Amino acid sequence: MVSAKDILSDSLRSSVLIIKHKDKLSPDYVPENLPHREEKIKELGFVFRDLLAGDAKDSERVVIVGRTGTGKTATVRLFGKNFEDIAEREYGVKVKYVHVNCYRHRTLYLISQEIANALKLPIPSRGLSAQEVFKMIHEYLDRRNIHLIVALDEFGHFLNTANTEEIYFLVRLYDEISAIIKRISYIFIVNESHSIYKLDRSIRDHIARRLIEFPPYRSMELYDILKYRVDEAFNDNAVDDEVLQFISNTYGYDKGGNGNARIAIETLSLAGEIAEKEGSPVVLLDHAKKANSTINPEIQEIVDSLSYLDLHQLILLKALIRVLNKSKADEVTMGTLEEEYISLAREFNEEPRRHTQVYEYLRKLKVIGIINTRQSGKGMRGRTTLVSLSLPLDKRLDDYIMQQIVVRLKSKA
DNA sequence: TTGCCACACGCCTCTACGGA
DNA sequence: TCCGTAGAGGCGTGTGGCAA
Repeated sequence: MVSAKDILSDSLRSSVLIIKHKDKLSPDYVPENLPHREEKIKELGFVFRDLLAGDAKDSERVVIVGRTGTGKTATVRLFGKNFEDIAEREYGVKVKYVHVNCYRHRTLYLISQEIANALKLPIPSRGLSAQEVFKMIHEYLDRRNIHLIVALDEFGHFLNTANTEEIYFLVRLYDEISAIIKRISYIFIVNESHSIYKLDRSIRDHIARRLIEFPPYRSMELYDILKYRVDEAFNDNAVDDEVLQFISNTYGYDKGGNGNARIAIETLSLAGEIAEKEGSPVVLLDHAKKANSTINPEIQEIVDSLSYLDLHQLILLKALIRVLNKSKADEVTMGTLEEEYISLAREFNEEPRRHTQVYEYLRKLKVIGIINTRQSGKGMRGRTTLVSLSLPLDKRLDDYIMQQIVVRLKSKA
């Protein structure tokens, strides 16, 4: 009888590796070149060119608008890195670029801390207000004659959670801080321009002076992006051209897709993994089709956002799925969900959060788009909130939430 | 009148640092 | 070593809206 160890050993020995740099297919990877976003990088350079003059006294602001997967983050990161480098090397001007994700740092205080951390500026994590931290950052930049470009990614999340005073302070910093040289410039990254235009006019006019739109990718553009990533990440001739045609036609905006490059790259990566698992030296059309049927873009977006949730938000979401499954209904009342959440939290040996906090979690999950809520009306005693999932429940989504809960519990332990 | 819950508000605890 | 500081997060409670 063949042992399990022998089976594993054989499979490792016979396995074919066609992806040589898996990290280059990761959503966080920023390549040296971004096909079809060269013009956007030029536009950004045009906005910030005055900083290179050396005696620049004004700060700049620009809004980047585009759907998920249109290359906003990668483009801005690449621009920031190159701009820093060119400013120092070719113009002798010190420019520092800092990227802040407002999904993770959604308060003015956390944003100020993140900028200070990126500058390696020692700031006590407690005891100072965000406004004081910003003043310290400015003094630090003044002392070292540095211009700072802050990219505020997922800026819509900050706008949704911060109060008007905080937004006003961040955006109109130089109304609050007196400075001869305005050293802090902003790149605001949002998914839709609506989040900017619904703001108070005094804030909106200050932000939206310049706007750069990132349209969804067309099929031909996705093809070039995939081709570039194949050259970087795969062995030579390891991906059939039909695969690139198929994926780019599936997701290309002009072919009825969502124009999302991130999901196109993920499909390519998964197709590569399937080919490796099947022992094929080349990624074929059949592998791409299998990968495509596994990846549902809507669920993928939700899965991306799950990684930002904290443990109790995940438990609450799991409780919602469980109670929806039990009741076979489309929505549940706040009270029923809260009971299920308390019971599930205790199963995980976690002290359940109280009502106010649970209500706050629901509000956040709704903002993210994972759940829907509506007020009960006639036909129901009292007033309550009815909660439902914003997507049809998928087994993989349920499994993924469970995985995330286990990871958080392990990291706590 | 009662049951149910949203929401506001104030208080408490935690945290990490600086200073005595 | 202890205490003060101040923001963030969590919690309890009171009030009020709504429907049965």
